[in-house]
Amino acid sequence: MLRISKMTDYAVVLATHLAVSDTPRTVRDLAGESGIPQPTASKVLKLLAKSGVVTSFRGARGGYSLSGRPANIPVLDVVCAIEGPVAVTECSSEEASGSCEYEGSCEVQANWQKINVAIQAALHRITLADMVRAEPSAELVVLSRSRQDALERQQIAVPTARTQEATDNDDHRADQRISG
Amino acid sequence: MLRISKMTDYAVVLATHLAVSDTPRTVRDLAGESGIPQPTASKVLKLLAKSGVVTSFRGARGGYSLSGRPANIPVLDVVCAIEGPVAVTECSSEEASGSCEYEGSCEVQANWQKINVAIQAALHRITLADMVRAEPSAELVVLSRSRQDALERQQIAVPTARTQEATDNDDHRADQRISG
DNA sequence: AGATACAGGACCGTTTTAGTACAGTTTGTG
DNA sequence: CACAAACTGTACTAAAACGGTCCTGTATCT
Repeated sequence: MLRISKMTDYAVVLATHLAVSDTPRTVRDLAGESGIPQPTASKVLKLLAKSGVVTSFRGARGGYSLSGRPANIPVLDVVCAIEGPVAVTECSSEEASGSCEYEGSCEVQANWQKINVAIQAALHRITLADMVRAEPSAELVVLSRSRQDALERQQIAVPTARTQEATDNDDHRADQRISG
Repeated sequence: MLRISKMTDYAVVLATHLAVSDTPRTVRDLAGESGIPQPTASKVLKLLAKSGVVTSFRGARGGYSLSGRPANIPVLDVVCAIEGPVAVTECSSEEASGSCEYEGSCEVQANWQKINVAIQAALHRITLADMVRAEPSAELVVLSRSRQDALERQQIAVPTARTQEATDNDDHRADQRISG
C-alpha cells in the first residue's frame, strides 16, 4: 500500500549518500556508488536542488551537497521534492468544485486530511540522520496484523449466518512480505 | 505527495456509507448515493469483500454490509484491501536479491521500513467511525511548513558562499493547496 | 422459473512513470 | 583564451499502472 515512487526512493538513497560526506559529490560518483543509472540520478538531484534540499555547484569541480545537517532534514522534504505537495486524495488538490457536490463523499474527504496530516507528521519526524544509521528493527511484523484483524472480524460479522462466502480467501495472499 | 489512488478513495467513501446503515446495501444504491459509477463501485466492493472488510450477500435482496463495527475497522484495512500489502519501497517486496547488493542503498531500504511502520500506524489509528463524523479541523496548514523549512535551510547552507543558485526558486510552487 | 445481485475475469484507452537524450550554461584549469 | 567538467532545462519514448467497462457465471429470494 501507499506506494512511494521509485524516483522518491532514489532521492532518499542519494540524499543519504550525500549525508555521509561533507564535500560536494558529482552525479557520476553518486550514481556509481548507489547503482542508480546516471541520467536518472541526475534528474532526481536536479529536483532535489530545485526544492532546496541539496545545493548544486556548477562548473568544473562542481557537484551536489546537502543544504544542511542531516539531522535537520526530514525525509518529508525529500519526498515532497520529488512527488510535489499534492495531497493524498485528488479532490483535495484542485478547487474541488463540481465533482464533489456529494456531501456524503466530501465529509469523508475532509477526514482524509486527518490521515494526510498523520502521514506527513510521521515523515517529518524521521530525518536523514535517522536514515544513515541502519538499525534493522525486528518489530516490523506488526504491519501484517491488520490482515489478521480482518480474519478475526469474519467470525463476529453480522449475526445472521447467511452465506459468508468471503471466508474463502484462506491464504492466497500470504505473500505479506514485509520483513524484507 | 503520497498519492492514494482514486480506487482507494472510493473504497473509503463506500465503506463510510456502509458504516451508517446496518442493513445490507446494494451496489446500485451505494453507487447512486455516492456518485461513483456503478461498475467501478462494484469492483471496489468486490475487493473489499475479498479481504474481509465487508461481507457480501448474494442473490435477490443481497448486498454488502460492513463486517464489523465501524469503530473496529481501521482505515488501514480499507486501504490495504485495494492497494494490496505492498510496502512503500519496491525492493522490500520481493526477495530483493540481485538488485540490492549496494550496501549503501540497502541500509536506507532497511530504514524505509521505519517510515512504513509509522505510516501504517497512522492509518491503523483512524477507524471508519472517525471517518463518519466530519470535523473539518483547521490545523491542516501545518503541512506546508516543510517547504518553509527548506527555505530557511538556504540561509545556513554550506559556509562557503559559492553560487547558491538554488535560491532562485522564489514561489513558483506556492500552490501548496492543502486547505482543501 | 425468473428476477435480483454478487463473483470473477477479460479488456481497453488514458495517464503516469522511468529512463534517455540533447542543447545550453557555468566554472575551473592549462 | 580555449577546453573540459558539471549542472540546467526541456523534450521525448517505451512500458507499466490506473480507471473504467463489460460479460459470463453463480447464488438466492419470491
